[in-house]
Amino acid sequence: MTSTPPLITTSTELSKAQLAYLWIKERITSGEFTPGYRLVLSTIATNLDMSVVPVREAVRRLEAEGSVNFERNVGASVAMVDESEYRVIMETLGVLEGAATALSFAYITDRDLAVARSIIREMDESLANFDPKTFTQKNQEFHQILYSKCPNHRLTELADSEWERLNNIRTSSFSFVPDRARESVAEHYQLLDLIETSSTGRGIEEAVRAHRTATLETYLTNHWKTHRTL
Amino acid sequence: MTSTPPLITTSTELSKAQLAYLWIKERITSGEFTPGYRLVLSTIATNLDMSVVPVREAVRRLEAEGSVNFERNVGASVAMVDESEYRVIMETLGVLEGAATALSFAYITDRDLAVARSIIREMDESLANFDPKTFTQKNQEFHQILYSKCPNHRLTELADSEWERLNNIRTSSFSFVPDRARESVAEHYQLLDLIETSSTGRGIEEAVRAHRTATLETYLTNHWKTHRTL
DNA sequence: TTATTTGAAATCGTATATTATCCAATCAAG
DNA sequence: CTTGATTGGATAATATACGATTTCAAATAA
Repeated sequence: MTSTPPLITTSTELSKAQLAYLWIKERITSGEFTPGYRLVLSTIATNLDMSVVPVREAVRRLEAEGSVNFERNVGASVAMVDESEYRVIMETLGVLEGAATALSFAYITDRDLAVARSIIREMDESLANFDPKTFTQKNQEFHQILYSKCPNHRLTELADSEWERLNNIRTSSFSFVPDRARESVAEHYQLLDLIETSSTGRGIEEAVRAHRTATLETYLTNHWKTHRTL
Repeated sequence: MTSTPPLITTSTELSKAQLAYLWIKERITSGEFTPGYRLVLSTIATNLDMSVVPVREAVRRLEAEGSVNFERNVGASVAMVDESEYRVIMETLGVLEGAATALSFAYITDRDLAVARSIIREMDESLANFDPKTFTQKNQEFHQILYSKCPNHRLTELADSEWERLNNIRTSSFSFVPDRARESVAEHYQLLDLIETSSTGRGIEEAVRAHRTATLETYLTNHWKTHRTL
């Protein structure tokens, strides 16, 4: 009588290619597949109990996103990310995020700001507990909320993808700097104040970019001259 | 004896997947495959005298770039681009191009500037001959030269990809506005002067972005209020 | 030491089978 | 007679297995 829902459990809901994509991606971000790791299609296919074609497609997709390098007739390997890449990503993120946040400005509601404030508080907590993982997570959430209302969807997409690249690096070679973290929280408060009080978006773009540049500078000084606190 | 060079002309130098990629892409940009056109894998495979697997890979790559949409178990179709997309792309391009050009500033040589000037002259010519096609081409070249020296390769990659998106739209629904073209050439000269005289990159970013915003504005006014010359 | 050869391993491409989606014709109900 | 649901067939994407081609490295010989 009632329209039969597919009781035969039509199956996976996810194509094998998507499955392989997620499987590989998870292993890259978790650090199990370190940069330079050779992704052999047949091996992965065997592990996932499928043929190589879906795996191949997954790998090509990851290549398009930049997480793996691919060489013709040779194969794929997890992309190398040295610290010069960190610089590149942070700089790019500053540009995109700054523009997106400024454009988002006109559409940000009081509710958004309230959420942002609660996130800062969570960051403060995780800082007190010395929990870099959630601190970093919340940091990303904070910024994404501020630019999420940007009417230019392309800008937000690009900013999101830069955040993702950043996450891939972080797991392997990110050193947490408590002093900078405290400073960062303070800048977040300032940024919210700026958004609440200002009438034009121009200053916001600069503030966001400066915020990003500052953490980049801290990272660089801490890596070249070992442990020189700002 | 001598190591046999592949006289049998081992083949294409290009993989079939790459071939299919270029083949489809060319047809999209040339306008033969209009937005919404259904890309049937088997048909394309037959036309190119190959199996569907390479075609599939090509289509997925085009999907990653945004020129085609893909629906699970249904197929691919050329991406729709309305004029709101034009706005999005131009705005994004302004942001990326502005930042990249400003960062490029310190590395631009006299030779680069000379080339840029010669390109402007070519634009002037094509404008006199009313040749919108080469005018647009040269315009792209001009801007790409100015930001090509940017040390942040990610920014230049993103800017390039936005230019490509723009080209996909142009062929289908771009109206050439001579008045704006003349103005654009003038702004190019001003931009070169700015680069030659200024010592910091800050003003350059704004100038490039303003230049892009101006052409966007012209387009919008010409499309909403039909034919109101600025 | 250097150049050539040989073989294993992995990708690239084809042919074929399976599965999902779409569309139109048929049938039942109002 | 019209409208809505159902079913069957056609079309196209998804996946598998197998053969062809390329690459890289180790072993051999000059």
